[in-house]
Amino acid sequence: MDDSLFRALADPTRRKILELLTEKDRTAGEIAEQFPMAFASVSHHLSVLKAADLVATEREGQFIRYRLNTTVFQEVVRYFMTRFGGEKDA
Amino acid sequence: MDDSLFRALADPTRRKILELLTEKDRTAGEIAEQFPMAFASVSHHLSVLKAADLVATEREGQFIRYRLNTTVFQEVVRYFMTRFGGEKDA
DNA sequence: GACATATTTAGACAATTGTATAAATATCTT
DNA sequence: AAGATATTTATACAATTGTCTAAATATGTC
Repeated sequence: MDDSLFRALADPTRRKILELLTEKDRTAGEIAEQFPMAFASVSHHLSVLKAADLVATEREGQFIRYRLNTTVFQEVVRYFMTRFGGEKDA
Repeated sequence: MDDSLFRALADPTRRKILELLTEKDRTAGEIAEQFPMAFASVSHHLSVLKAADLVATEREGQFIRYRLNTTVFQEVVRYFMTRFGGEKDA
C-alpha cells in the first residue's frame, strides 16, 4: 500500500475534492471555485491526488477534467478490511 | 470523519504499529523495540494514534499495554464504502 | 526512601507541507 | 500571431510534523 495514498488522504481539502468528484466529474476550475484558496493551491492538491492515483485526468480543449479512480478506493477498503476489519461484514 | 484519523494514518511508522497490534496487544516497550528510532519517538507516535482513537491503552503495573480500537477501523471502512465504494461488494 | 525500569512530556531542530503570488504552458478565438 | 481563458509550474514562506536528547512521571523492588 503506497505511502503517497495515505498522505494524499490526510488533507481535508483533498478529501473534499474527492467527495466533489463522487457526484460528477469536474474540471480543475469547477473544483477550484468551491474553495476559498487560490486556484494554484487547489491545482497543487489535484497534483497530489493524481500522484497518488486517486484521480485521473482528461484534457477537453482548454479544460482538464478530473474523475475519481474508484479502483484505488477499492484497494483502500481492501487494505482496511484485510488488516483491521476483523468482522466479516463491517 | 475526524481529521486526526487520516493524519494519524498518514505516517508509515504508525501504520506499522497498527499492524503489529493486529497480531496481539503489546506494551509500549514491545512496540518501540520493533523500530530503529528512539523510544520517545515511538511514544509520540502512540500518542497520535491514541488521540485519533485508533488504539486504546491499559496500565499493567509499570507497563502500558496498547490494543487496536477496531471500532474506528470499521468506521474508516464505512467512510470509504459509502462515499467512494461505488460497487456493492468492493 | 532510594534506586531501577517503563513510559511520557518538554524543548529543539530539520524536513515536509499547505498556501500565496508570479511566471509559464496550453488551448481557443479572432 | 495576438489576446483571452484554463491550468500548471516555480519560488518563497509560515505552519506542521517527525525525530532527537534530556527531564519528568509512574510503578516496582530493595
